Amino acid sequence: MSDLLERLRERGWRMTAQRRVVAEVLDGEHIHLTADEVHARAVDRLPEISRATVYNTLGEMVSLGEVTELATDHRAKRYDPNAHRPHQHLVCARCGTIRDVHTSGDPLNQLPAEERFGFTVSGAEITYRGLCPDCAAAA
Amino acid sequence: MSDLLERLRERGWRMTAQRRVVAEVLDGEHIHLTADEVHARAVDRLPEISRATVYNTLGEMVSLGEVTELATDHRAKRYDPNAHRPHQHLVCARCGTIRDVHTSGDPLNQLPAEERFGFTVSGAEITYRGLCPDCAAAA
DNA sequence: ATCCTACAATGGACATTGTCCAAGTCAAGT
DNA sequence: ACTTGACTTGGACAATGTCCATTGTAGGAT
Repeated sequence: MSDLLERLRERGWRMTAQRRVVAEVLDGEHIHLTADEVHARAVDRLPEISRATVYNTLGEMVSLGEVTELATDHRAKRYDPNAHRPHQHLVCARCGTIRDVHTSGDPLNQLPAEERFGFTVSGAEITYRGLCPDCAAAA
Repeated sequence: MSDLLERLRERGWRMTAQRRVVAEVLDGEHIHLTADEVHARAVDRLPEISRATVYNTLGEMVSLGEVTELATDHRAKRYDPNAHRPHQHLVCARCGTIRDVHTSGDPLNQLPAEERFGFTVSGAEITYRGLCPDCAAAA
């Protein structure tokens, strides 16, 4: 079953067919879909689901901290359901494939106090860029 | 004068009034404007400059490696003229202010070989998030 | 089991950001 | 000063995202 769905239900989220489908589409590892990709897959299971509902639902999941929004170079934001475990992203500059990766230390430690400009720093996102094996071979 | 403009001229870039204005608008430290903000400021100096030209010009500067595109959470891409010196970004989650910051080590070293999935990794961008002093005081 | 009601879904208009193209203009070399 | 290829223009179009009035429904109350 869906871990994501389970967590949402436990928070007292009102469950609807639409929300269930969105959660199911998102569930898994190395999932980084755009909102319209989520919508396309949701329509396969529930043809009458609207785009607005998908956008709303994704936004709520983000607010609840169950899904992370990520902005790579590409136009549309992508949604990552793997929010419960901290991780970073590795993006192929050519084909756009994204992998979840784990760094060996906490990136926050790399930012010295004198570089913080008085900010209260609470998090760091790293996007590693390179070529995936297939694209490196093709180049 | 403009360092950016100087570097572009040295590369044999054909100089026009429009390109000069765009380069001047972008020049400086901690500059992270969206394309439309660049356009608005450019119009102040050269009223007939078109949006298409600003977009084209920014795109060319990015291709030449003189300007970096950056995608925070906000909708529009921002343009950073400080491409000659490697740096990361610190963003206020509340007001959106962006500061250039420098990390104490190379982020690439934090990504172990077994987390690279066979990719040829060539770069890393870090976005630190937190609250700027003003917003922290207001909260 | 049925009813209520607050919350959710719908769909279509609208907003923002970015791209494309055909026609006109101009920088820079001859 | 000419010429030419590169640059600029403005407007249409595309992609992504937001808003809102209306309709539908999940889940508790009866």
